[in-house]
Amino acid sequence: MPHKTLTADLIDRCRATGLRRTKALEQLLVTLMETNRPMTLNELAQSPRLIEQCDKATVFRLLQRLTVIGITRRLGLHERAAYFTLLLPGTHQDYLICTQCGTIEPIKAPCPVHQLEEEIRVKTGYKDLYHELEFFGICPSCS
Amino acid sequence: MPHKTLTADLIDRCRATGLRRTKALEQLLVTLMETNRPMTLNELAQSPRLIEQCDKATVFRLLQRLTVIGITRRLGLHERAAYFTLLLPGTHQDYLICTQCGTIEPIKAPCPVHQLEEEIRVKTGYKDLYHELEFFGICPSCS
DNA sequence: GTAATTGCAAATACTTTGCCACGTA
DNA sequence: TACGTGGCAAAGTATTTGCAATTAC
Repeated sequence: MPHKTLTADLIDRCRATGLRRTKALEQLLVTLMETNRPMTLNELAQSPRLIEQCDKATVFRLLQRLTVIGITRRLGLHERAAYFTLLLPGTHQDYLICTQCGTIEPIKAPCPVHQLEEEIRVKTGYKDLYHELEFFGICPSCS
Repeated sequence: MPHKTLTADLIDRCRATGLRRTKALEQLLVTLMETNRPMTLNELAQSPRLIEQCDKATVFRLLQRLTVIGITRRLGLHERAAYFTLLLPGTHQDYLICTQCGTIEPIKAPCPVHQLEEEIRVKTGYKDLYHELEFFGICPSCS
């Protein structure tokens, strides 16, 4: 799906849950989509599209709302700061993270965890199950 | 391995890297071993064996040292606070976490990720590779 | 017009450090 | 004795909230 259509679609989904179409919301969604990797609140608030647009507290509250309605997801990724990423339907992403320089790269290989997830769903009765898988190590340039 | 032997072994490993055998170190290791799940700095500092024993800053610095020498590992697990867990040789643990009440339970099934980890090691040249796999969902009592 | 959204500043939560006293080897 | 370790208090970093002003619908 082209970016423009995707943005419109995301905004529609937001509107459908009662969110208002504000400049800050639009720019936040576009930024997340363009960047295409997990970003911290700070990174987002400092990014070109948002730094002049709105306060960090606004970005925080938007991410909070977007996460509640399932448009974004909050990830741990080991840093002190939380990371946020767009949650596009039908996609799933695992990450490889350098413990020295903090670089985060998406893993291309298919995720081998879905079957186990299904087993856990059945055996434990947990609802709304999802998983996070991250690999940590020292990247070639750091070692 | 029985707890007592294991403790002695852990302390030996600490001593071998230059750490001194202090009451706080012993109690911290025993607490981590007894509890057998990831714990936050706060939980540890408030726990029976440590609350009268030493300051939170001490627990923090011990965990820091233990993590550097590979006796413990720092996990993200999505909370604002970091979690620490003992890193026992030859073991690996994945977790199932309730997004409502925060309960953390170890997963019994074998981890299906080791082969992918090997592929990543070979393809990317990352060193000291390890992974974290967590499942999140709403536990039966919360739903 | 009404309710959601925002900015700013202040409050919280958790972590991290400085400094000097203390304990282990 | 020497150097790692400990307590206490202060600083640092990231998050979260209160409230009045503003904006979307």
